[in-house]
Amino acid sequence: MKVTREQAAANRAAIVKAAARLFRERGFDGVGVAEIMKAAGLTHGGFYGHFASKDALAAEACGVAFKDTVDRLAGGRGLAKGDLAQYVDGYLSETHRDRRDIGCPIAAFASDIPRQDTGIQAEYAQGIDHFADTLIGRFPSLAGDGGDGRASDRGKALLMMSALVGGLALARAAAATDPELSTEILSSLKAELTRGDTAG
Amino acid sequence: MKVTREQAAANRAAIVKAAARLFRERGFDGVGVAEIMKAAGLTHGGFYGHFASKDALAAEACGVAFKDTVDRLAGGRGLAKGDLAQYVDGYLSETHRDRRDIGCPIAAFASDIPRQDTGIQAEYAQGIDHFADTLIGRFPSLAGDGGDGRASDRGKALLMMSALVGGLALARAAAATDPELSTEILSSLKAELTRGDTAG
DNA sequence: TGTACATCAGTGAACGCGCGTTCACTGATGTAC
DNA sequence: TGTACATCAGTGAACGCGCGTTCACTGATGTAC
Repeated sequence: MKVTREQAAANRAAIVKAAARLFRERGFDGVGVAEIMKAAGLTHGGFYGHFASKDALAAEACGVAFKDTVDRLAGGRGLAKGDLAQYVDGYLSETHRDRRDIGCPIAAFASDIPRQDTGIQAEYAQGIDHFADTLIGRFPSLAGDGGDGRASDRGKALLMMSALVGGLALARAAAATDPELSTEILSSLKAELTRGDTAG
Repeated sequence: MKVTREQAAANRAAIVKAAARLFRERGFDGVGVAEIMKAAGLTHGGFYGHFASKDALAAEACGVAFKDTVDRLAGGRGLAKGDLAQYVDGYLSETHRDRRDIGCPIAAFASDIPRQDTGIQAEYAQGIDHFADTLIGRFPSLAGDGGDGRASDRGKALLMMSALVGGLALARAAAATDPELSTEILSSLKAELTRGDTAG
């Protein structure tokens, strides 16, 4: 039964939001259209009035998940400007490990992406590019050691991103069957990555 | 039609081998039992004579993929002993990026693992633990800078593993839609990770 | 060594299920007058 | 402002498909004598 234009727009946004959460928690193939619609308070039949396909929604949900994550990083949620160590501690926290549904989409989807639709891949690639640039802008301590200039900043940011994403993914993978290994990964990486960066 | 005991054992091994390849290429949920059996030269009906379930095969295939990878690392396929830089170059090569089917299972499965059967998770956790130890044993340059002792070795190995796995996964994710970003990730990481380690 | 038969690895049809997607329908919205 | 009607967001049943798994059957293996 028809609904206000604003309500329809709100419903659409609710679908994307629910998808961004559920896909991160259970993967693109682990959640069905019907479940997403139910989580948004709707029935599955109306889905194709809003999206061309499940893949189209997935691409959009991926973009929204990236936006949330990058905004939080750029916005600085209580981080002292330039405090990279504090960001690393949060990224590699047990809370972030245990809450995939609201966590970083880079780690949530990493190994899935090559097997997904091109639209999703494009959204993801743009997301990691933007994430790296945001890291550079936010944390001056990622600047090159010597006078290498911008290129080195970018290299350090890509290394930091890879280590964070890889470490979180591994900690998550080990969490259920080897919790000690999982916490060891988080602790060791925090120690290694914040060495000498405590002061920003 | 019944078959020699040796032939049956060979068939079983062929199934696991095909699964180790196909699962790495397309993910656990991206390949069906029938396709694996076909790749092993059999029909799907005989599958449950060899394995209790698809998940049981997946766990075993995961173990085999790890064994191949760790053996190659430990065996040292032409690597000068202690030449970490050479190993990093190979791990972050475009060849490794483009051949998921015969590549490192850590990168191939990383973000899938938390959503898989416990048997698979256990195999994976054991695999990364073993991989880290093998890295330490193989590359003396991973030893702690100062006199931190073993704990620091392990921390450095875990950081190296996370950066390699994360970097490869990101390069793979970007490969199709942003090939320049993909090669940038590989190149930058190689430069950052081999800085000062060229001599082992 | 040779024969008779129980075993069992492999075959291919079939089952049940969940999924992405389609569609006829409903009834509130929002527009034309 | 009020009425009449076309629009269209949302509903729920249905479709087709592929999947993991089961099962009756086949015929070569391998054992008992």
